Amino acid sequence: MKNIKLKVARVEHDISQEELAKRVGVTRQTVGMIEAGKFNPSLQLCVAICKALGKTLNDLFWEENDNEKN
Amino acid sequence: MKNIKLKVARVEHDISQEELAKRVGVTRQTVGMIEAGKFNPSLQLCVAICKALGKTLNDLFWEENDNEKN
DNA sequence: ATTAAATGTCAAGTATATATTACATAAAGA
DNA sequence: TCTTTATGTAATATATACTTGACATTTAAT
Repeated sequence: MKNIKLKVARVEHDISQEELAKRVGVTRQTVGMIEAGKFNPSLQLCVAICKALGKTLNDLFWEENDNEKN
Repeated sequence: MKNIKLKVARVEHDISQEELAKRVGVTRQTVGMIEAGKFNPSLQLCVAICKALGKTLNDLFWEENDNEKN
């Protein structure tokens, strides 16, 4: 499932996937895949992304309604 | 870094590491290592643990670690 | 004192997150 | 047009999360 909240937070900061990737120490492909919902990042990476974007885990990675299927 | 909040939440539910592990679909070793802070779980596993314990990601896995003065 | 449940840990294996490299497309600007 | 920037995707490689199985120690109850 795509992570729209992450993409919105990144666009609010007006940075590219590549720039975010550099700031958190991964490749742009990794950031792209996370936004695309194509895999399951580690907690540390989620936390690094949150801090880079001034958000919390709940802001970007917590789904109140859990009907997750993929 | 040990995850005390996770351990406390589990103990509040009065379940063992093994029981929590069973409920979230991993082994007790994995739960033990996460509580001991010896590795970096996946987001999906963190979410599963939170739901099993009635907590959120911020409750169990977010550190408000900006050094605050008072 | 003895038993059983809970936990710590270790070695070796498997699954998968993430890297690397590369190619492709679309949008924006000059 | 031509160039640059941003993004999607794929194949292969590597690092590490997680499993399996075992053994030891602690903790709680009898």
